[in-house]
Amino acid sequence: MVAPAASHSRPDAADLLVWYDRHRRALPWRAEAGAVPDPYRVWLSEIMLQQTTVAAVKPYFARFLDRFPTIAALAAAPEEAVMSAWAGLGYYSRARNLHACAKAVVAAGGFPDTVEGLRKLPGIGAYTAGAIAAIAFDRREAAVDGNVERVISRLFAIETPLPAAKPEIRTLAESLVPARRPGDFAQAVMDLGATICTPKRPACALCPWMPPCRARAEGLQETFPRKLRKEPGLLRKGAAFVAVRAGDEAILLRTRPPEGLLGSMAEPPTSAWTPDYDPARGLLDAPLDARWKRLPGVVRHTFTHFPLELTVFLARVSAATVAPEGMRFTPRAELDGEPLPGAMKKVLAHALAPAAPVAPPQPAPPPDLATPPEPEPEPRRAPLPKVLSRRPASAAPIRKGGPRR
DNA sequence: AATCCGTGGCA
DNA sequence: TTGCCAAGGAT
Repeated sequence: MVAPAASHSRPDAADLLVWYDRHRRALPWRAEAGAVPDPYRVWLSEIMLQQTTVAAVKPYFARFLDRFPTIAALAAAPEEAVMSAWAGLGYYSRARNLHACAKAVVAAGGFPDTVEGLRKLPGIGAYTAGAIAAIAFDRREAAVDGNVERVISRLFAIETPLPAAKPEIRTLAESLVPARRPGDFAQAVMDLGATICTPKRPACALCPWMPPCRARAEGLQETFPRKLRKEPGLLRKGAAFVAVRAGDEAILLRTRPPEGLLGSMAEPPTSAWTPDYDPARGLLDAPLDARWKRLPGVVRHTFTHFPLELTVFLARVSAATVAPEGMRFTPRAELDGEPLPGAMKKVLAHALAPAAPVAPPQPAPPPDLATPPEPEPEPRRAPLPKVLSRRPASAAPIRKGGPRR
């Protein structure tokens, strides 16, 4: 239900655009005020920004434009080059879809300029189609992302928790899009959500939409949007095998299947990852016969839906060793060219670290293969019960689903 | 409809 | 340390 607030005027797009003209962020993919946007840049940035922060995207965006100056260049590039350029950004299906999309757009002679056309392209869903249509082609379309959901849910004090509230939010969002400057409006709502209407401690005093905001009127702005928290996954365990070849110091790697977790990304061979994996059986899963040494400690990594612990085994093999079927030896100097996800960089850093220093602990740098972090021992903790997040203290808890198997 | 997909930053 | 979150999409 909606708060029976006093006389709230309807949010006016014009008020937001006035604010935007004064406070818009300068971003590498954003055209100058009044300039014609480049669909390639708009599209590339929108894909990268899916579930990813602006700060994380900036260096990748610059690198992509450098390596793939045009969509034609991107379409013509080998998939491996695209995956490598994407390595570290996460959600790797985005990179595969990006490449496929580039080929489709080039084959078609350019981007479609409608939501319906854009929506058919790989990697482009409802949000991205709306964003590109509005920003690049000035169509009167709404781009409903997490920012917009937060802004709208506060403006109208929507009590329905996400994701159930999505249709309601979209309808309201669409009703606010102005006939003129829909692209600026889409970016304005995102800027508002990113700088003013933030998840925590929103700066309501600076908000152009404070007067019509129902949540603010009740002082409950921080409690919206209502949301169900996802249950964390079970801890999975496994073993990773780092084979170093004498002579060129090459590392044994393989490429994961194109679908699923870390699809098309590179990794040292690993066992299956299961909750009951016993590292003591490690050698049974080794990719080749060698004098494997189990390294102390484990490598921990938390994916979106489960935490992972990998026990690392290391072996030096002779210069004559041939890579097993489906695998390859990559020289250490060429590791940067491999599409290694963060978890696997941690494994290599763990394996290639110099022997632990006798006395002083050293600071933990990011997983940089040149200056690898210390191994950390200790087992891991188990998941917690599901709960509703960000409810007002007075509200009754909401449960979702049943007990875990 | 609910799950599955990464990663880094930040209280 | 832990949980939360950031311009979602595909199945």
